[in-house]
Amino acid sequence: MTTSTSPAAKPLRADARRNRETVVRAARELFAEQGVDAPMDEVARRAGVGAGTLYRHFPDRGALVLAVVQDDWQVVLDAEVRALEGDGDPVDDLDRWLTALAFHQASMRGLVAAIVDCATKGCRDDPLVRHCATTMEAAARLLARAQATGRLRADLTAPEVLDLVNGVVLASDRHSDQLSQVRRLLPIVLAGLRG
Amino acid sequence: MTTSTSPAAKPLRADARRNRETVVRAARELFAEQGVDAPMDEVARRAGVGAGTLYRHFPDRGALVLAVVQDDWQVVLDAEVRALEGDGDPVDDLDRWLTALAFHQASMRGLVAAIVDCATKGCRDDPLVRHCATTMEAAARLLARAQATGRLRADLTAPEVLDLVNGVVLASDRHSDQLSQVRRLLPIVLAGLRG
DNA sequence: CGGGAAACGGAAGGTGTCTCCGTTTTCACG
DNA sequence: CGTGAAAACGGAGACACCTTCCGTTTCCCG
Repeated sequence: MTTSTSPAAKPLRADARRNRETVVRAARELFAEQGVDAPMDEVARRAGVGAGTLYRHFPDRGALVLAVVQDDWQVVLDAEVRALEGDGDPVDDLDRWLTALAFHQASMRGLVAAIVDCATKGCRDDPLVRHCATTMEAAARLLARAQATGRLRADLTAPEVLDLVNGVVLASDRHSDQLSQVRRLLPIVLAGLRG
Repeated sequence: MTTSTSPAAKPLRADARRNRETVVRAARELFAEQGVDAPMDEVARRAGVGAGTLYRHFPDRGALVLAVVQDDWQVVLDAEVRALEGDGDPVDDLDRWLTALAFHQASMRGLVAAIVDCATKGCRDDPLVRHCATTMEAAARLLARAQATGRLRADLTAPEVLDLVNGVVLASDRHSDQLSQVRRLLPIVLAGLRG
């Protein structure tokens, strides 16, 4: 369904489930307004729960951020599968997918930064780190397919390409309209990938 | 109002000048070790002064960061003048200068991020903001000169180009070896500038 | 129901930023 | 030399945010 983090999802008590959802809703709202750096206390306050409750459900900011963006992120990941199955031009597919990823990452101020620094701290079994790994694998597949056409630099690696996309989003983060800045900068980087 | 860049720098008292220098030295050392996000208190402690003294000399982290990197930054700015006066290939000159700028920005972890967010908050007469403006003008001149050759996308603006460079450095910031990551990613972006 | 487990909330402890103000140091001038 | 006003000092403390801990409340199964 919506949020199935682990294969064996233990059944939460009714009040717990309700609170969890309330918190995610409040966080989504607040993050959209103020960016994902908004105070955790404020999330709790807005959700009408105590700080303890917040932290029991989401041990750190990364976990909360993931819960908030997971569904949208998954949509991007699914798009990769469709691209692989389709018969579109591999280079165009890569461009389109990276663009979709960048737009997703630019949907909330501070999102990429939060993801990156949670990913650098987090251990390998952290859900967010796993999502990053999955994204990396998707990128690697699309990249390999695009490189096979010979129209892309052959020496590029998936981490490099994703770093470049991250960079564009990071650099756009402070602009009042992140999205249009990404729309402007990303094509330049994508052109660079062709060497 | 004590800025080394102001035209009429009023003479500091002997102890004040001594402390200021001690603080900058301590900050340079600490920032090199831990990145520019190192606690201000720790800078003060290491310099052997009170927090009050630190903040009197440098009202915010941005001011301190500027004091620490100013000289190196100036070297980059001076390089632009030499490039303009020389008869090198304009596109190569631009590449080289942007590379020098990026390397400078990657010299300390967190430097670009600190500069960017101080620049977004700071008022127009903030010394750091002025340095950014000067850098922008330098970039604009080199860019215009390079565009005149017709070998660069004609629609690029200086803010966009600098944002792209910033992005590369930002994306490299978390890597253990920022410099080699910049060395790897930047040429890709520079290639993109030629469209 | 009733009791044990699950979940709750908010107070308290930790860290970092920045300010305020009583005290100390400098230095220009008599 | 003094000496006193202005400049500079330092560190305590107010504030903001993060996170943990634990006494209390709520759920739900038998």
